[in-house]
Amino acid sequence: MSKPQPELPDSQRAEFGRRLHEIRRNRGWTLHNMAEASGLAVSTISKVERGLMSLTYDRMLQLARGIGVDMTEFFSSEGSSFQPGEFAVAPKGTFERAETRNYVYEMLFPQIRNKAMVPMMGSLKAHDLMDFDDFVRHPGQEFLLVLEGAVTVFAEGKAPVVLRAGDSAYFDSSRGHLYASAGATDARILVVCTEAETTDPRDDPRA
Amino acid sequence: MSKPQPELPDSQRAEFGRRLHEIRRNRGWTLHNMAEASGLAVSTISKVERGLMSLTYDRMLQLARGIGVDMTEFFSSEGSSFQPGEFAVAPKGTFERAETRNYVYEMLFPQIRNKAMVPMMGSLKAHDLMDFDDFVRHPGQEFLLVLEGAVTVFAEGKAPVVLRAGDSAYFDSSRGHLYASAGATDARILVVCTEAETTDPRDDPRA
DNA sequence: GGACAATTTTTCCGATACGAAAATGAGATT
DNA sequence: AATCTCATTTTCGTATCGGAAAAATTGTCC
Repeated sequence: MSKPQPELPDSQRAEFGRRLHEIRRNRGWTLHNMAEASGLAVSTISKVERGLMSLTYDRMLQLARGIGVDMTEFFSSEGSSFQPGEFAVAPKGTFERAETRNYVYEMLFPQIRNKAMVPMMGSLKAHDLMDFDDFVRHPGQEFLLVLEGAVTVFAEGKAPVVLRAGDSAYFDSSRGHLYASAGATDARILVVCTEAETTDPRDDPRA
Repeated sequence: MSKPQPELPDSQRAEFGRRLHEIRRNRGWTLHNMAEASGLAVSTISKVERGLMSLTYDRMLQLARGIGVDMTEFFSSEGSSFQPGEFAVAPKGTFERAETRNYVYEMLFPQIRNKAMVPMMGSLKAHDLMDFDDFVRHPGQEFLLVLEGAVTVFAEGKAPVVLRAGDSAYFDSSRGHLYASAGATDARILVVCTEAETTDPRDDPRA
């Protein structure tokens, strides 16, 4: 509150206020109704709606809970390339190749930035030697489906587990993990990661 | 700032701080690094991490942008049953059956509540008549992979598209959509939805 | 141990958030 | 016209935010 907050364009704060005003208008509520529901002062809500004031986190939570709105609605991704109504199709073989030390994998839908999920496919060569010194970690959650062959899943602190076609795994991807073919033939996998950061989907979330 | 903010349990503010601290720790950053990246003062970040201070909306946006984190990461479902370090395996055939008007599908990992992703498999009977009066919609994003057979994907406002084994689609699931087998044989699909709300994973996200 | 650098926390102060109350504006009624 | 009600905005006092600098703590090296 000392350094002038116009460090940030007022357009952000004003946008927040517009959303709030829209929510209220859609409901046909008065400022008083909002105040009652949220426990915030009438004047506070008025000022926020007009972008004259910026709420603290505490008060934002209080407001969101009070009026029954999910907090994330106030922070919808800006600059996100995933568009409302987005619909994309990737025929088999449509991917962008990406390589890490351990894998070569096929990013699906690389043109869609900032997706909530990052799907990719990969082949695990039979007999490949994995670099076990270096478990892979990244924030978020990961779903693995074995499409073909057999895969050994190494998860830090866990005994290795072998999955075959149709088997799947779901885990916290910040836990060190590594995949390897477990059979005499190459294995084929699908991996879907939650995108923990607003990174370029072509960046390796699995380095 | 006049009415004491402890109107709201400090646990919320403290939780926000913990997440911020965790992000920093995972990166191996100092407070100074965070400060440089975000333009906030070192002391501010320290206080926020320890729950001693609550940021305003403006500053939260500034922080999130500066450190390259999507704001919604700070509001991920609380009371989530997905545990840090979680690791679960589902052998083929391990699922919970769920039925809607149009589909019978197999929820994977139903025991894990509040996952960021909801993976499920399904079979689409050949020659089944779909109820086209009623597109399916639910908030969030959806990834579809055709495992076997051919599938017609109907997306509201779009021409139907036929996908075959290995083809995939990624789209905004709030857009009306519907799947149907497109071949003489049954089709097999994998669908992964983002879980837009803290709902029971056994609840139908696709009714 | 001491010296030093790096990191974090504390202090202090100006600016802003926030609420209660007053003022204003608009519409309805007499 | 005046009066009343309701909704919104403005005012003003207090608490807290937020930053710069100082102090404290931690880590490393000799």
